[in-house]
Amino acid sequence: MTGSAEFRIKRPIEYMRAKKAKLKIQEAELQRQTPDEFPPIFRGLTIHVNGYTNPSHAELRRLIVQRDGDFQHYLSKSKVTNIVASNLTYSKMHEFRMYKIVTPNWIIDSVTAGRLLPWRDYRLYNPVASQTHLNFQETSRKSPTKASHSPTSLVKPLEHEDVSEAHQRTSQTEQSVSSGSSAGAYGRTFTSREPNEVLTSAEEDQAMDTAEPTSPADNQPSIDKRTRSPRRNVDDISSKYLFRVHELDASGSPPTSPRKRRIISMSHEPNASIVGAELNKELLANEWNRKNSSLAPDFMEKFYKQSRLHYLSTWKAELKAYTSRLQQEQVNRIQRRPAATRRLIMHIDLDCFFASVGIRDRPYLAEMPVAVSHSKGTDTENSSSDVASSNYIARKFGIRNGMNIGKARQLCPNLFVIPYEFEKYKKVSHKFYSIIFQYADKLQAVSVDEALLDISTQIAKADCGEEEEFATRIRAEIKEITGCNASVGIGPNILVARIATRMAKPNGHFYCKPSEVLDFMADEDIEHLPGVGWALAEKLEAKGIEKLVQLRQLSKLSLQEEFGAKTGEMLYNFARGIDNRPLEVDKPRQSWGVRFENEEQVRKFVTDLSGEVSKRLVSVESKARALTLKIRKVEATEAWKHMGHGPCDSYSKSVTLSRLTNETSLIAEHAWALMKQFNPNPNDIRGIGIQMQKLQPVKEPVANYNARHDVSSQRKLDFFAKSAKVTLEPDDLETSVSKRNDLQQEGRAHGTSGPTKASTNNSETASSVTPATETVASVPNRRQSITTTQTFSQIDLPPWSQVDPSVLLDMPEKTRKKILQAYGTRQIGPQTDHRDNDVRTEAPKQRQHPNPTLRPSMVSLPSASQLDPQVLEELPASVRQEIEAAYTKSTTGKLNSTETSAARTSSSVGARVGKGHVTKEATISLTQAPKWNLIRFKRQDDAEESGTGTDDIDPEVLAALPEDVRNEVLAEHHRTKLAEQRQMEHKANYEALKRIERKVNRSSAESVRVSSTPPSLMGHVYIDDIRGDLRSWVNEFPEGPEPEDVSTVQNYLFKLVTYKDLEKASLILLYWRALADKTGSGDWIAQIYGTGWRLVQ
DNA sequence: ATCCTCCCCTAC
DNA sequence: TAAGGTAGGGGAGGAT
Ligand SMILES: Nc1ccn([C@H]2C[C@H](O)[C@@H](COP(=O)(O)OP(=O)(O)OP(=O)(O)O)O2)c(=O)n1
Ligand SMILES: [Mg+2]
Repeated sequence: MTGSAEFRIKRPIEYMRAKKAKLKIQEAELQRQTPDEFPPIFRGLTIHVNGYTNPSHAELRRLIVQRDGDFQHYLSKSKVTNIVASNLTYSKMHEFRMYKIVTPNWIIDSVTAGRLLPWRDYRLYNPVASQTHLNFQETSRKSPTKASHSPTSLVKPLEHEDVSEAHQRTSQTEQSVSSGSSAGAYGRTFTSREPNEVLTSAEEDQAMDTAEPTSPADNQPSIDKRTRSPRRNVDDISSKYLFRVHELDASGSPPTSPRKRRIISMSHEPNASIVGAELNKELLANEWNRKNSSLAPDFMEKFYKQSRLHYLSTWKAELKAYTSRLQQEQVNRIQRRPAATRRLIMHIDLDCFFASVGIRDRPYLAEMPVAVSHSKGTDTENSSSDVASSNYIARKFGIRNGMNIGKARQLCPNLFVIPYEFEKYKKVSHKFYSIIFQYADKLQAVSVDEALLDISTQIAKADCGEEEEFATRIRAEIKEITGCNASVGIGPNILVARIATRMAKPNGHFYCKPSEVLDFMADEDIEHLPGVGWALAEKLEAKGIEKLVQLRQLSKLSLQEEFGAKTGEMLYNFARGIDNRPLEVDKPRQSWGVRFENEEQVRKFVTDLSGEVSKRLVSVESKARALTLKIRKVEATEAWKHMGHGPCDSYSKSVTLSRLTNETSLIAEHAWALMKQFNPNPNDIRGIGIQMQKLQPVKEPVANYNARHDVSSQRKLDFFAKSAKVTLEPDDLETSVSKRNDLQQEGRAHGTSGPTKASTNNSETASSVTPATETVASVPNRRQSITTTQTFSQIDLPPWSQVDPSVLLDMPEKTRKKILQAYGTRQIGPQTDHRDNDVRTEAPKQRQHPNPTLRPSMVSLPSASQLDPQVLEELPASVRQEIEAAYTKSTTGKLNSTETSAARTSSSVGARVGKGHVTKEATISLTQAPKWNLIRFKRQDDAEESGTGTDDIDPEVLAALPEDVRNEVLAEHHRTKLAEQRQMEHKANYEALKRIERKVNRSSAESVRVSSTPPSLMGHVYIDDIRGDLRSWVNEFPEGPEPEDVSTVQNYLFKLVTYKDLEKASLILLYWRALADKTGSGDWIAQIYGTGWRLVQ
């Protein structure tokens, strides 16, 4: 479960070796008092360190620089002679293939030896094909230090693997490494007392006695640094997971490394693979069995239930939704406030939140060093559990949030560890928010215990002490209500406010006047700047910059050159206390993802995962249009032979879905398709992750809290309002149409138009643009839409694409016409123009023509799920209605009210309001699909299970329903429960948009390919794409297909069968049958069906 | 010129 | 025991 999106694999680590090496170096250095005395062994070399390394990145840099080596943070632009890495991803491996890649041991051993050792002896990856052996040899050759680890070596011969130990944080490593002499590396000795036990209510009393801070912070400095450094990088994590697993598998033998196993993944160890593929496989197999059989499902659930980070993330999302909603409701109130004469931002953060809540209910711990963690940390050596939060007393010992509990215990043997109490945190948080809400003009939820408030109008007289009073009042109230201390920072912008809070803690407040900003920030460490983490700080430090004052010396240009345009400017401005970022009050979520492990029945796993993903999407009330599958697997033998690559790597593939979805089946289908593209040997799979992107809220996210939604009426109002104004994206329609006709190339052309527009948007602007009041609820959505629109120069509302067709249907003809006209008037994108006009006017009516295929007759057929929304969209209203009506009947039964639709409704299309990404989103939105999609997809699902069945929901019926109801129905249909009503409005808009958009997309992409090529079928792996292809095919050749095409399709089916993807084959057949039934086009379709059926059989 | 994809980084 | 999740900003470099 790496936090990051990566799946790199790590290798086992050899603690001892690393530790010894480090100690040895330190020793050597001690002897040379002066830097000058370091032998210039690296002179003339330009070295770049990549990724996690055992001696830390910083440490290596020091060693290199001290010995006259040139240390380069960047590979490009410099004449790097050597790259030091413990592990490299496949892509990096490839990228670095022309360099001399060595392990950190090269540096260490050279330093230890006092001379430059031959780099070839320290290659990270052996270029030779038969690596296994070579590696072994290499290992043996390695420095004495290594030899010491012998036991491990058998399994993990590669030196670099050892190094991988580095994956752990340095700090952790140390602990775990030295059982007896902990922290020896730093020269500290820890008294080993009996660690305090975890305090549970029962034990608490006793614990008290023990509690006395031990050695305070002498060592903090060094430790501190290390602790911070961290970045649990991908490597780190993966190594843990992967390895652990491995060890477990090896069962009989004790784990080589002390680490614990966080095994989430099913990975195997890379080393094992190195040693012998067979051994590796065996291990893997065991692993699989264990995991597959039962663990997976349960495991994940439990895992999440105890994952603090998962909670934090979840809560944050909820709070965002919650605060967004509340603020929308308060728009009026805010507007009434006096005009602000200056911008005043307040940052408020509860002190040591988790610890605070725990201590609140355990008063006797008030004066003790306390930490919140799953583990007591008794086993200092092995416990890798994290300290989520520690109180300020504990911090005096050098303990920090996120620190390994084992290390924390070393720092403070008498540390009191209390368990997590997630429910309490949530309650406190809610209280906290309800309080601060009252003092804010605007509020941005930052975290469960942290928020940014715009208090510009809350203080009448500036700089007269009112700011402090204000802070005091709020803090007192929070203390009273929640029992927790809060610290407050106030300043002219977010940056200053945050830093002020830093200074204010614990339990204090600080107001920084605008005039004092420069001085106030001058001495701040660069790493305290929000956005500056380990990596940036390292680079800056390498340039000799540690304080903001120093940062101010650099020109904006040079900063941008080195760190990129945005980052460079950010650094430049932040160094000066300048921060123009607006509070993000209602930014809708843009993506959503889940991560997990899986296995041999990769398929099943993928399916399960898809279900989970789907669930989450639903819960977020969003749908996604893009899917990324990441897998971690053992590198193919061949691959590494050629590449000299390591044993394993991570890969990812993404797909842009033809429409938005949150359906399990669809997700699974795509994920599986991607998986097949990788065609991994099940045994090689170490992990699988599925991430959905390009989300579009179906509607608005609902907060768990007490969210109440508005009235349905609103939506309607909104809708209308929008429609009236709308800009629309007739383009889409047209585009799609055109594409269809073309059928030839397209790929994703329309996306383009969309994006461009989007890029322009600004959330703020958008919001401001939003016209009326009624809209309030929908604000977010509007924004997005607006944004999009703006770009185009349009207006407020929903882009045409957002218009819900069903809504249109609902309206009286007159109204509908009006709206359509409105749309028609505006034009937008280049492509669109003409069409727009057409569309509006005729949109409904003439569309169909372009594509003969599209004709109603044709369309009508297949199950609703099969209907292509795009097609429908393009049809004239009358036709569409007919079609829909036809479906209605069948579907109706299924429709229930509720779930799905709501979700979809959501919102705003793309979401990111302020960024460059917006563009994408916009694009995305264009692409997406609406209810129809859902239905359709759903259908697919259904189809899978029951067959063609299909029509759960009749579009027509839906159309006839009031928006709310309709939405609800859809929602329910889907299963998830999402939504709330107010979103309906949004939903309606969005859905409409999506439908249209997606249609457009689809048509272009799918249709085109159908006829195009044999491989085309193959080119399309996803069931929906294939269906689209088939549909198009049928439509295009009512009289009969080209023999060539027929064979192509058969071929495809055959391959599916061969591939054992009977499921898909069946689905395709079912779809085909449906096409045949409804189309009535000719026998040929039926014939093919028969052939295919036999084949599959 | 922009895109988009694949990362990397940061934050809690 | 232990649960190293997850959203979003951003950059590099290839595709268009
Ligand atoms: N690495 C981390 C950082 C934070 N948290 C959790 C526990 C914290 O209590 C909560 C809030 O994070 P803060 O950064 O605000 O830290 P604290 O509130 O604990 O301390 P303070 O704000 O006083 O610095 O998030 C966590 O689990 N792991
Ligand atoms: Mg806090």
